[in-house]
Amino acid sequence: MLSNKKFVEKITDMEEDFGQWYTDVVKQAELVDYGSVRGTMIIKPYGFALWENMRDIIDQKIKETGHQNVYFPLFIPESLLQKEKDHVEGFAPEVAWVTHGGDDELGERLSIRPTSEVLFCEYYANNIHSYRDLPMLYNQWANVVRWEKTTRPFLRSLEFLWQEGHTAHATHEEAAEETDRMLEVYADFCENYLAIPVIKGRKTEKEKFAGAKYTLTIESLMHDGRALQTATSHLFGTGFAEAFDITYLDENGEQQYVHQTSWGITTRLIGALIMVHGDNRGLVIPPRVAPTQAMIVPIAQHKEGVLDKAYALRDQLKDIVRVDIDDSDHMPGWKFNESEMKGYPVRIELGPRDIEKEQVVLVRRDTGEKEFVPMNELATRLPALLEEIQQNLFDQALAHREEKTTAVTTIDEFKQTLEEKGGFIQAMWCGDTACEEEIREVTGATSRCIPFEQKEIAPTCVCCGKEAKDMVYWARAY
RNA sequence: CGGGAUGUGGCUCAGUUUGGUAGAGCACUGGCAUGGGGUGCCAGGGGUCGCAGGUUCAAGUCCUGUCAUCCCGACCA
Repeated sequence: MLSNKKFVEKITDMEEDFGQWYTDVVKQAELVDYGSVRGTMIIKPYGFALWENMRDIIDQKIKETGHQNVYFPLFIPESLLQKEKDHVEGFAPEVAWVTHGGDDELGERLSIRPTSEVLFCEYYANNIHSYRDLPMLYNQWANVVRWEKTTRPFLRSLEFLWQEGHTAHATHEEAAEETDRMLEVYADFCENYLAIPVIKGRKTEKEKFAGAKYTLTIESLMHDGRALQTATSHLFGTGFAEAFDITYLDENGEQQYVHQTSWGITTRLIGALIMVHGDNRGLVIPPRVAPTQAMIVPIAQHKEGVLDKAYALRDQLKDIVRVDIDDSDHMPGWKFNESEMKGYPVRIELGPRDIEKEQVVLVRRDTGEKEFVPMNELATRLPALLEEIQQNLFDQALAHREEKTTAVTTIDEFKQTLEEKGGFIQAMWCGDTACEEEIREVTGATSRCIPFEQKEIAPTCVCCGKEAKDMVYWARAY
């Protein structure tokens, strides 16, 4: 870990006030500005570049798994939104409505999509006729609006960007496979690109998506010991198909309902990345998604030849790593701090002394370690270093999660652990929603998921003492 | 939606108690020096005090109303 010595006071220590730390980092790293409407955000160039990198990787994986991108409208007529009962009930409290076109009141209110299930359903109903049309594997990148009461950049904003996959299949088995497949895509992305270890599992009935048969999820642990749902993949079964009359003729000429899924990840992942890897000096971005992987900082750049050499170095490296140069008029110390706040994985220092010795100084963001590297070895050393950083970030996050995961057998132990240590609680559960609600009331924790990887901690439910069905991960969550 | 607070240059805030015509730090512009962990000095530009009304010779300051935002609790990717 990086020493806790601070050079700049612009970022509140995370131990002191984690919420304020988060806000400071988001602002100082220039990821976002606040929009003029409460709860909205302007994603600035650096923040958007990060999102674009994440998006491009996921987009490629979505296409590799056979999906096609589409774009559906922003508006959903009220009558359409209301076709599936559970779905409306789930979203109604946070829907934004358009009531006027110019000065004229609309005959029917239009909701601004909080999610697009019903639009896809309407389309599927009109376009699926035969088993030959299936599966239909669509994805869209879009913005959605949910009128949240309390908001926070990336974690919960009125408007956010996401990707939503919507698929229709002939059979339950195919749809279930799809749901599993996409959860795997997300888990792979989180672990191998964002360096965020995840727990894969299923949501309880209480926590599942409104209208779904079941919801698969990946959950991860933030630095303050609170959990964050990083992605979800839902199996709808035929619920929506029945509500929207989405049917096809099978090989035997019989009318069948389609089996549907949906799955998504959002700009919230940026919040996860910040809260998993960041430290008291600011952001730490994993190399594989970092817009700038290495920032060159010229020292005494006014001196003859220094800047020329720095530009030459950039040109030499630009096909190997994503490299940039800070040739601003600031002092070197200022640039060091700036590069740490921005979370560039590696800083390359280059001054008169280095030029004389034909070397550069590499400083890694995660540990603060410095190394002197001969100019002619840089092309091999730098990519290797980036990989080391990527791996180290994952290892650190995993170690942190393991340290903060506790198995408990009694509700008192549950409560005490959560208060003193936070993190994930593993506890047995009978499967009854009443117990889930009581646990929340008593401890403040919600069920995060029923993990695929089960272990029996005790034979009985931590809450009611009846026979336990599953081991469940619990936590206070964002 | 309940409780608390705040609106003054781009940002953080002082000034309001006791009305007299707006100030600091940061940021910004120009200059000189400096340059291996937020550099120093000099010179500049920029606000009518959330909005609307009222009291007064005079309102950032007092009164009424209104809007917005932030923090704490219940709901959510």
